[in-house]
Order: sequence, then C-alpha cells, then structure tokens
Amino acid sequence: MSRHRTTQTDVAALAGVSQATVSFVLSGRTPSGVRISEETRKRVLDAIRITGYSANPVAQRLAGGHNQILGVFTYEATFPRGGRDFYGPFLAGIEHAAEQIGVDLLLFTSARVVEGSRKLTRSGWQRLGIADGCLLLGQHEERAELQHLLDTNYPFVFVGRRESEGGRLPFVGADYRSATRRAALRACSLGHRRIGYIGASTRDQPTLDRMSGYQAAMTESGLATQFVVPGDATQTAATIADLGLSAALLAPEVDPDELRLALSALRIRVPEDLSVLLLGQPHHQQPGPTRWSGFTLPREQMGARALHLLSQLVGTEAADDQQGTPDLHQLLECTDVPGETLTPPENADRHEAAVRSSTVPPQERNNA
Amino acid sequence: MSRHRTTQTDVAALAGVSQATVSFVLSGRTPSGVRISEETRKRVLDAIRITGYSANPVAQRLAGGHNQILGVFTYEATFPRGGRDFYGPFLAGIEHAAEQIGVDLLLFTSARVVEGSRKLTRSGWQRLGIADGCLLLGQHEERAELQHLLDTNYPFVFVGRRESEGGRLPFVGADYRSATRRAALRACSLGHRRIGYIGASTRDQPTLDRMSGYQAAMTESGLATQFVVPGDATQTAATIADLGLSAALLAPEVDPDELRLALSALRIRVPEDLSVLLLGQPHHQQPGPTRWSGFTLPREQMGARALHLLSQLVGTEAADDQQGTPDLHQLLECTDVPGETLTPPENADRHEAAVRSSTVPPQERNNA
DNA sequence: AGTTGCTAATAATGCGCATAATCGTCTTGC
DNA sequence: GCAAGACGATTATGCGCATTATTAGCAACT
Repeated sequence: MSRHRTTQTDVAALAGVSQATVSFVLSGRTPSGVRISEETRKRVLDAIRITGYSANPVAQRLAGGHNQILGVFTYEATFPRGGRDFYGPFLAGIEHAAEQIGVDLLLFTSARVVEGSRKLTRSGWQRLGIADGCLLLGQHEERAELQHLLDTNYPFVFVGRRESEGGRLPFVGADYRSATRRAALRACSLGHRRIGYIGASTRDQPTLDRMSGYQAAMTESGLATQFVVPGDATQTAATIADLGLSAALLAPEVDPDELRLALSALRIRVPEDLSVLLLGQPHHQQPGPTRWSGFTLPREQMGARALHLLSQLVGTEAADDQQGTPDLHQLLECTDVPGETLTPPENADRHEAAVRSSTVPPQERNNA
Repeated sequence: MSRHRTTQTDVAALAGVSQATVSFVLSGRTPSGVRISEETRKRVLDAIRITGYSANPVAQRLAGGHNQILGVFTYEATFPRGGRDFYGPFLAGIEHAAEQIGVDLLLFTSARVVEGSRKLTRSGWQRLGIADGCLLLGQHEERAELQHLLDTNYPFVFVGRRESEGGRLPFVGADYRSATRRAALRACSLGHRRIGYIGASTRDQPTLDRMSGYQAAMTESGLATQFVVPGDATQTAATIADLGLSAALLAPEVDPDELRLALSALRIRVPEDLSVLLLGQPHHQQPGPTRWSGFTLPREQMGARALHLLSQLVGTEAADDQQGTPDLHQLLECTDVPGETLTPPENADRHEAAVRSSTVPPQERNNA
C-alpha cells in the first residue's frame, strides 16, 4: 500500500534542510556558486543513512540528470532460440562491466522487428532516452539513423568497427583485418600457394576488413587472390575443387561443418587435402568435434570495453575536462587459434612449397 | 543540439488543443468523466502523425503511468563468464516474450554483490521502481526481502517455484516433483531395486521438490530410499559403491562427468553397472559426448511464461476486472530425456528384476 | 427564469529531482 | 558607519506526462 518511497523531501525534513540542499549534497556538484558546510553535509548524510534513501532514477532522468542506466540495442534478437548464441559472449562482457561500473542495463527489446532485424524507429529512438547512453550491436545499421544519433548528441558506442566521416562514430571493434592477414600468412608460410577466401561479398565493415586483410597477405606473398562467394554447400565445395585450393579462409557466415561434409562427398579431406581457417566464430556452428584453426573474436572483452567507453562518454558529456578524451576508436586483437585444420599442403603445391622452404625458418620449413 | 524531442505540448499546439487532451487521446482512458469527441481525437492523431511524436517513457513513469519496461533481477551473474550458461535459456525465453509483448527489459546489474550473490538492498530495491514490474531469478532469496516485495504491492514474478504463506508469491516453475518421480519410476520399471538420490540436502524449493518426488516414487514402489549427500566425487563414488546402487538420480549440483570418472576408477561403468538419471541440467556440465538420461527443464518456456504472467499482473494492477485473475502459480512439465545412461540392471538386481517383470504389464502398477 | 443534466474540453496539480536565481548573515576594509 | 564581498542555504522553476478538479456551452426540463 504505502507505495511511497523515501524522497529527498523526506530526507530534507529529517535533516532540517531544504530539498535542494539534499540534492546538492548528493550530487556533490554545485553548478551555481552554492556552498554547503561540512556540518550540514554530515547531517544530510546521516538522514540519508537513517531513512535508507536512494534516488529515484526516473525522476533523476527526467530532471536532466543521469540515472546509471546504460542501454543495449541489438539489431537482431539478442538470445537466439535454438541456434548458436552470437551475442551471448558480448553480453557476458557487457554485464560484467556493468556490474563493475555499477550501472543497470536496459535491453531494448520492444523495437518492432522489420524484415528480420530491429529498427530504430522514431518511437524506438525516443525510448533510448531512458538510458544515459546506449550500446549498439548488430549489422543492419542505416546511415540516416546514425546521422540522427550523432545529431542529437546522444552518447552511444558501436560494438564492431564502423567507418564514418570525420570518425565521429565511437566504436569498439575487433581487428579483423590484421587477424585475417595473419591467418592467410600462416597458411602461406606452411607452403600453401592457392589460398582462397570463402565468403559473401557484402558491404559491411567486418567483411570489408576481412577481404582487405586477405588481399594484403596475398599481395605481400605474391600470390593470386581467389574469392569464392558461397552458395549451396555442395556448390561451394565444387568451386573449391575446381579452383584447386589447398587452403581456404572461411568467413563466419559459412558453416564449416556443412562445407566439410560437402567436401568429403568430393573426396576432399580436411585438412589433408584442404586446410581450413575460420575467420572468427561461425554464425551457425553447432558444437562439433572438429577443432578448427583460425582465429576468434575477443567478444567478452569487446563488450566490456565498449561499455566502459560508453560510461566514459556519458560521464564526460558535461565535464570535458577529464583526463584527456577517451579513445573513440578501439580495435582489439583477435585470438589466433592453432586448431587441427591447418597443415602443410600435400599434393599439387608441394613443388612450389619446396622452392619457398629454402628461404623460411624452422617450423614452417619441413613441408617438402 | 536540439536536445528537444517532440512533447505532448507541441502536439497539442499543432492540433489546437490542450496538452491534457493529447494525453487523454493517447491513453484512451478517461478516469474521471472526461470525454473527447471523435472530431478532436482525429485532429490530435493527425498532429501526432505529422510530428512523429512518441511518449517519453521516463516522464510517463514519473507521472505514475506505466512505461513498458519490465525488470529482470538475477541473484547471480546473468551471464557467467567461462563456464556453462544457466540463465541463458531463461533469458532467451524472456526476451522472446518481451519482444512479443512489446516491452523493454531492464537488467539489474548494479546491485552490489555480497558473498557471491546479488543483494536486493534498500537502494537496489528502490531501483526496481524504474520498471513496471520485475522478474526474479535465482536461489538466494530472503524472507525479509520477499515480505517487503509483497508489502509494497510491487508486481513481480519468481522464475522457479516458491512456497509462501497464503500462496501470495507469484511464480512460474518447473514441476520437479513429478519429473523426479517419473525418473525414479522409469528406473524402477526397468527392474532397478536400489535407486539412490545423489544431491545436497539444502532447503531450497527445487531440492525439496526433487526429494519429495523421489520419496513418492520409492514409496509407491515399495523400495527403500537412499540419500547420498555428495562431497568429493571420489567419496561420492565410494558411497555409491558401498550402497550397491544400481541406479542413481543426480541432482543438478552434481557434475555427472566428474562422478563418472570417479566411478570408473572403482570399476563401475555407466550405464552397465550403474544407470544414471539427471534431474535437470547440471549446473557445471561441460558439453561432453555422453547423452545422459533423465529430464530437462523447459527453461525458455519458463522465462517466456513468467514474463507473460508479469505483464498480466502489471496490466491488471489497476483494473482487476480483467477476464479472471491470471494463474499466479504455474508449474510447467519437464521434458523426459531417454538418453543412453539408463539401462536394465545387469548384476545383483537381476534376480529380483526377473521376478518382478513376470507380474507386471505396463510399468508402475507392480509394486505391492 | 432558474435548475438540472449532459457533453467536451481546459486549467491546475504533482510525480521526484536538478539547477538557476535569490536571499540572509557575517565578515572585512575604508 | 556603510558598501563590498564571502559564505551558506533557500525559493522557485521546469523536465513531460497522468489525472483530478473545474469550466463552458447547450438542450431539456420544472
């Protein structure tokens, strides 16, 4: 019944001061030249202790303050039913960071789903205002929406790299490019000459970064690039066979288990006949026995770092005089995974490999 | 810059009416005998469409309305780092339901962690008020806190069964008792006579329910109960051997893989020498090759149902005249899992089993 | 003409907090 | 003795909405 929770006014009454004084004591800040004596401050703090007062975050927010709530907007369902969980690890990191910082997390699950991905509609956008700031994760962002975000000066951070004019979009991403480059070079140094990239050629940043990394590695090694846009698994396998690849870099949208199956139908074994490197955790992978080579994203770390960055942005929003501006563009290293699906090539490439091996250091030399 | 979003006042000005009128049109409700003509309503709706107005949830809430935010409070970290994910499936269900209902989810991650579990302190408790209502999941609830919850008339729902005086705590739980009983009877009907229960004897509801179900099955079958409180896996295995169990029901706190290992050291094979049934998903299970028999909790379903119930409670809070009160105590059936670790007994029990099997048609009638 | 009854809307208020503007009360200097 | 500041706290206002109390207009009665 007594739906009435303790308010600043209650505390003020107990301490024998005005509500405003309580607010000042609590916030610490005194924007206009207001001062509070040590004496009074103590009385107020005591009253707070006695009453067990705790600020009403809603009122706080309405009055223009911060409420220690950070939002998380995902363009796709956060917790996929059934299939593999892509966002889980991000959220684990985000939650951990939230706990540390002492903020609550608001998951924007109410946004209507249009064509399989959530939209940041006007009403959805308005709802973001509940939180002090917001984390954005997922692929389907739209230029217009982003522009709006920037215009309104609302604090937000993307999880995942985003290019933008003037570098105004803050993000915490994974260094796909370097990781992919390293992956390609690993194959290369083992003696592989025909290394293909299997993946959709969409325009999203991760894809562009992966392709760029692959491209770079191939150029450095003086090898030709081979891009395979995956269709049906059987088809893809056939293309791989046609091209005579000895190693394949698989973008996350490709299901490695499915591909392996299709390959085996063509009597191509992994890794004996084809080395395979995964460029990040596959989107649809079932937990299987295969220990794939490649690299993984530091997803938990990304989530945590993103939240920390957001927290800083929110905090410094008012007072820019903090200890330097936070780094708005953070790229985290991916973790290379040795795995079992990367081995020296055995067949057609052997000759070339031998030639090269004369110039390469120990562990990679033994292929011939 | 223009941090000003469209407000009801803006809309009102455009439509040539008062702010209050806009509010009335929007809510549909007119508590006191206020009426709005179809004419005016249309003008307002047009203005809304033109301006793209969308209510500010914060103000809505402060003014005593609902804000379409439902809270989720977990007594333990929601997304465990590293280990197995217990809450994940619940959240998947919750999120899905939230999307359907059209509400946002507030994760209370700010509560200080005391002794490994989150506390609903006074300040934490106050924060719950941000949301229209709250889902509670986890073990470490405290009587005092619950009492407080009930007293304040704040809408909430427990995920997991909770007993309470007068049945005032709303919950959505799994029917551990029936499922455990069925599990025990399954073993029984296969001819097992020495069926033990392996699990801590804590006072939490799930444990009580499991024990009760086990007890019931044993009584029905005229068998003796054998409770084993697990300590070290080796120890536990030894006890099992001593008791000469032919089947064991494992509470979720027991790691089946670990136990199996310890058992094999004693030359007890699963399932040849010991059938094992899991009473729900183990808390610490690593994804292993064994396909355990037993049952699993409908976790996604529980989450979804709980959120729906909460949503109803929030909705009917004001108007109790809805179509009947929602069912405050929902028990969902667990899913029996055949698995590979339940087989007919092979050794000491065989004799008895043979005797029994001659007199019994179906399964459970044969005990007396 | 005055009262009742009904419809259609508005004005006024408050939710709990942040913050700008204001107001006393003491010192201090001249 | 009086203006000028420093200090310490208060009053007043508004955030955007829900809701209650109130008003205005008009037809239908006695």
